[in-house]
Parts: sequence; C-alpha cells; structure tokens
Amino acid sequence: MLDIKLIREQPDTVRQRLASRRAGDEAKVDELLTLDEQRRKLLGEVEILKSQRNRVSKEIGALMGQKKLAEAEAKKAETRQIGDRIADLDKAVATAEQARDQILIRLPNLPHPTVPPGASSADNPVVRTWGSQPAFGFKPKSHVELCEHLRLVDFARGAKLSGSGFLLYTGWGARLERALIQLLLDVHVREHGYTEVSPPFIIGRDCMFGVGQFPKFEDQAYAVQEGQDGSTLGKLYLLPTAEAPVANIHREEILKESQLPINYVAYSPCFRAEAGAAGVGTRGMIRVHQFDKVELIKIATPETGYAEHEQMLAHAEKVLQLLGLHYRVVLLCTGDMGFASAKTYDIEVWAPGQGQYLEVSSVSNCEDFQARRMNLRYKTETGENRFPHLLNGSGTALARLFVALVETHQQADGSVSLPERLQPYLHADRILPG
RNA sequence: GGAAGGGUGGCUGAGUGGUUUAAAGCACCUGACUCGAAAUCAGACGUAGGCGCAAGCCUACCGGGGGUUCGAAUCCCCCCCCUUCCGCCA
Repeated sequence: MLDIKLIREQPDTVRQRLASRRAGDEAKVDELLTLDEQRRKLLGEVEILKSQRNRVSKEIGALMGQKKLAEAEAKKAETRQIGDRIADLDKAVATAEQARDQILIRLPNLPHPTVPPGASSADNPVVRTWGSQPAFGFKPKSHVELCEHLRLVDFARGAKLSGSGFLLYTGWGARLERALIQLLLDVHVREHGYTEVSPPFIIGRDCMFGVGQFPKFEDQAYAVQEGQDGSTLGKLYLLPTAEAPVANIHREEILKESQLPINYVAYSPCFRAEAGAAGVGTRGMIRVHQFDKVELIKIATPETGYAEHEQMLAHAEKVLQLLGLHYRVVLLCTGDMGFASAKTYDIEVWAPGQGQYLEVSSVSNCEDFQARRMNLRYKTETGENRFPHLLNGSGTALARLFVALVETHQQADGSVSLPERLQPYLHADRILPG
C-alpha cells in the first residue's frame, strides 16, 4: 500500500511512477485524491461535533452530581440532535474512507529509480551470467524423457490423482526432491545465517492481503472450506508461497531497531491455481499447480534494505553455483514487476533439454509497501515508529530446479550424475535407471 | 463439537454508566544527588487520524464488529482468540 500522504503531497510524481509500470493505474489517482479530500472535510466536521458532545456530556454528569436534574434533562434533549448528526456524518466518513481505500489497496508499488523502464520481459536487462551452457556429445533429452526413463516422476498417475499440473514423484525422483529441500535449507541456515521457520500451509486472508496477493489476485488462489460448510469458504487459503505466512509473522507488531535485520528461511509447498493459464506449458514440470520452494524473507531498515536485497540475491545464486548450474540474473523492468515489488531480480537457470532459461527465483524488495498493509513497524533508537523494508526471494523454487538439474547433469547413457554437494543427501553419485 | 473461565498500555493488574485525562506497581527514558554507580527524589513515559507556519488543539482506540445512552472499558447482541476440562483424532 502506498503512503496516502505521499500521494497527497506529490501527486504528479506518484502518477508518473505508476505510469512507468504501464498498467494504467495512474488514472485512479485523481479519484483517490477527491475521495481523500472529501473524507478529511467530513472528518473535520464530525470531530467538532464530537468535541461539543463530549463537553456537554461532562456537564450533564456534573449537573446530575449536583442533583440539578431538570437542567440535566434540558441539556440531554439538546444534545440528542447532535448525536443524530454525528451518526450521519460518521457514516459519510466511513463511506468516503472505504471508497478511497478500495482504490488505494489496489495501487501497485512504485518502482525504485534504478529499475529500467520497459513494457515486458523482453526489456529486462541481463545483469550477469554465471557459468556457460554445457556442451553435450549427444542430443540432450528433456526432463520429461529423463523422468520417464529413470522413473523419477509419474506424470500420468499424478494427473490421475489430482488432475493435470500435479506431480507424483517416485523413487529417486522423490528422494532427489527431498534431498534438494534439505540441501537448500542447510545452505541458507548454516552458511547464510537465516533462521529456519516452518509455517502453516493453510493461511488466513490477512496474510494474503498483507503481502499484496489480495484483493487483486484472489482468483489465483486455492480456497479451502471445512467439510460441507460453505460458510467457511473465503477464510483460509492454500499458500501460493511461503512469503505469505512468513512475511506476516510480525504483522501488527512494533519491532526494535536492534532486532533488524530479521532473516527467515522456510520450506513449503506452493499452490497456484494459475487461472486462465490452462494449456500453457502444461507438459512436464515447468508450470504446475503445486511445487516445493525454499523461500528467504528479510525484514530490514530502509537504510539497509537495498544492501540486503543484493545480499539475498547472492544467497539465492549460491544454490545454483553449488549445483553446477548455468544461470543468468535479469533485472525486471518497470512493466514486468510484481504488484508489491519496488525492485526485482529474477534468476533464470539454463535447461539444456528445453533450450531455454527457466525462472527459478525472484528476489524482491517491497520496501514498506507490505509493511504498511500489515501494519508492521519498528521503533528507531530515537523512539520513532517506522515501516521496515520487507524482502522476499526464492532460494529457490524446486520443480524447475529439478528440471535444470537432471537436464544439465544427464549422461549419454541416460543416467544423471549428482553434484558433489548433493551426494551425501542421496548416498549416491548418480541416478541410474531402475 | 460440548462446558467453564479469561482477553485492559512494554509487563503485572485495578476499574460493573459520569473530574477516568484508564488507578497503582514494575520496566524503560530524562533530570537532581554522587568522583561514578546503586538507592532515593522529581518528571516524562501508548497507537493512529485530523487541524495548525508553529507552540499546540481536537478525535478515535481497553480482542473485533454492531447496539442501547446525552455519555460505554463498564450494559446488550454477534464473532475471534487464549486457558482448563470432556468428546473425537494423527
């Protein structure tokens, strides 16, 4: 959520920065300001009346204490009408406020000045590249072929259980998935100093609102209901990312500056309805309704937010380096960023069997956009309450990492060699058929 | 799912319709005393919104929402959460 005061004081700047995202949101600013002005005008009126009522009520109390009942009754009658006007004005204030907030909570974050202008992913500059595309003395297979050959994933039976977009990992595939989760958690906890948390996988609306998933992207979420009780629908959702619960851990709290930065890492499955995306890239493991992810979250002061952002990116990259995977880092342009983010790097890993880079990580600084939505603050050394920066980054998403891993490390004989760091977790150095 | 008891500032905790401007204590902060500290004394000590150049003034907030009333932490209704017990259950 943007700061209403910033919009009031610098409407042109806000309009311009919203326009750079090319989503048309700047058109809403005028209406927002009109409603805001209306609210403040009504609020001023009603507060004067309330002040008056408070004063008279106190006088009535004093009169009754002195047993001057007739005078007290007279004042009561007089004040009754003020109460009616207050009730009307209160309603008008609430109406204006709700209308204002309906717009405000749907405006996306403002891009950081270092974010390049652009319309789509085609305009994202590549920041750096690590490693190079591996050369094969044979035509590399796609992960789908490898998974079938090595029986890592049973696509048909996954679909039988839950429909298309759901995976049944089997044998070495299941073990590899588990090993990857364990490795990533270990790296971030032991080498990067994050605190591991394990959140609920079913979360409340407030979590979804706080990180900016709701209300705009409600149709992307899986809603759950208890048994046959339809009235429970709309309260709980399957998490689309661990960011949603973990970023909300300290919602409504006032942290001490000395506690910051807070660094959390969490494993969770992620559930995405991907409404409207049916049929797009549904073959294989690249776009699925459920995947595993290890997520990094930081709560930092505005002073260190962007340094922490770079560090988080390095932490996510480290994972790919350990697994010997070629990747590139791109900086998302203004037109390609997510709703809550002020600046985002994507890490794209090379998948030889696909002949393309796959997004496995998105590392964002949302600045105070989410903190404001969830009323998360911290107290500075001087006693001032401020909104901290909230950062999130995948460290990393698993299904696509799995794809890149098996495609990159496949051998001519159809086996997959395992990177050294993964071997202790699997007690093997390669995956063979059978 | 059933029963009972709870939810008041950072913490403990008083407060059953009217100087409550939420008592008191603890913690924290500032000042005094001290070479310094402790103890003691004095003061300050919540969150947000609005108005104002400012000093400051006003409004709201006692788990959340609604109601009664001139006036609600206090009375009424609905909901949420916590504790204990019972039932069910991995």
